[in-house]
Amino acid sequence: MATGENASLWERLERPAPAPRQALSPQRIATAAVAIADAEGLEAVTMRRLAAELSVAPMAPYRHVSGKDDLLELMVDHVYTGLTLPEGLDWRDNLRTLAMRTRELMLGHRWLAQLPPQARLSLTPQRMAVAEQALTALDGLGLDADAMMSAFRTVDAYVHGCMNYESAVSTLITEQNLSDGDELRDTLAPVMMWHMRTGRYPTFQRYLHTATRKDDAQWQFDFGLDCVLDGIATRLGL
Amino acid sequence: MATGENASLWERLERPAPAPRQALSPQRIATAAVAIADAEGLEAVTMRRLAAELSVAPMAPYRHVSGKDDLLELMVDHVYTGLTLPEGLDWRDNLRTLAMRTRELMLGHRWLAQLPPQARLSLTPQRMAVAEQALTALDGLGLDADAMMSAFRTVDAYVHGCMNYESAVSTLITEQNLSDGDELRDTLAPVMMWHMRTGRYPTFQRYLHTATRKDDAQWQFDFGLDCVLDGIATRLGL
DNA sequence: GCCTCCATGTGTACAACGTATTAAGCGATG
DNA sequence: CATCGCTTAATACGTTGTACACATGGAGGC
Repeated sequence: MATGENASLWERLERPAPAPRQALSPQRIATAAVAIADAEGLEAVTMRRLAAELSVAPMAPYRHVSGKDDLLELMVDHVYTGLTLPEGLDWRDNLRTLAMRTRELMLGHRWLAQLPPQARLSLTPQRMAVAEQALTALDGLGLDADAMMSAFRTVDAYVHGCMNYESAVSTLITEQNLSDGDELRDTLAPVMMWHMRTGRYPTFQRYLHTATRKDDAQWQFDFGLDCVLDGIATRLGL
Repeated sequence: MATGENASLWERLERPAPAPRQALSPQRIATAAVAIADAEGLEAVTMRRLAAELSVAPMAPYRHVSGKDDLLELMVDHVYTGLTLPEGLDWRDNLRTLAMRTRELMLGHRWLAQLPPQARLSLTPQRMAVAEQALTALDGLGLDADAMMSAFRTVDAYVHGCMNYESAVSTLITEQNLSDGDELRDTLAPVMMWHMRTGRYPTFQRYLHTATRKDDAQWQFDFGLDCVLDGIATRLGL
């Protein structure tokens, strides 16, 4: 196959650009698509809409991107650039800041936590780089390869699960033209009230009345993250 | 509004069925939709396809379900029925079995871990029941409401994150007509090889060569779950 | 027993989606 | 200056969610 035509997206992108004359480029496409998704959500990212945003015919982007799946991968890689770790931290602070920066990334791009299966698994260079950094942070502590990867994947799973929820909340808020979490609560109140009136969820009802940090997503994230890190330290004897 | 028309989906469903003559019912709709999603994935669940499966006109289900969002909620509630906890376990075994049964549920219905935002947040009766059970398991240990909910949400986030990944793998396998994880690895090998050949990910490469449990999803899930539970125990002084 | 009404299912229709296909434009090469 | 090949444009098809108007047939009042 040599440098053939069946190369992966990333392989193709790294080859020198065949000509600097083009108006369209993967970079421009990614930037535009990300802008749409950030402003109006993933479902607003349409091949036609994207083309319109780039002032170009609907089919034009297909020269650079083989389809919508490719586009999503490009978007993911695009926003993951710049997710790096500071030097000189121990493994725990490394995983911790990685998790927190991932959260910030996903708060800025809530569609990141709502990707379809193929994009969730996409092996983009920047995502590989993140995994590499995490593994490096866990290297040299006497752990075997499986333990290192498991620790990383545990943190990653927690962050994804948390942010999937958080981003769903945020999506719902903007989709229903609400201003904040309080208004969302008001919107959901009737259903919730009805559930409570069935009397089937007494403990939950007590929670609703006595809890004080129901809306503090940051606090909940930090709490869970500390739990995960504590557990990893215990399990791996760190 | 009395027993008015603006009632929520669940409120409407709990009112006595107005007539036993109908061919269509929320139950039948949910069962059919779940069957389609289980067999061919969420994207195969189409209002038209659903109607065809029920031998009914395309618009018929809309009498019982206000749209696709409602349909998804119905599906979620349908598969969550029967997710209950055994009696007489301590908090840790309770959360543990809850997590493991949720995993089994999501392995049987992989679309559950790929729901769009609205469905992810849907307050269905069965999901409320699960939350109620989890909170009950944490009740009476001297924890305040926020701590109880945080513990539950931490486990829930981990399970969702993990299963989101696992279900994406499984979806990819069936979508590409592969037989198992090994074939998926073969399919992904070229891209992975290319990434490795860039030499940018030395630690990751070492992992690829020395790890022995790369494909043992069950082991990875259990490991992470134990970490989470350990951490919760430590943090909450249990 | 008959008529009426309303919940239920049918049929048709539309805008928007992803993308296959085919034609047109333009830069660099000979 | 003619030609070739990569890039963009135009058109078109099948599928999606769902709005809307209509048909129908069993339950309740007379």
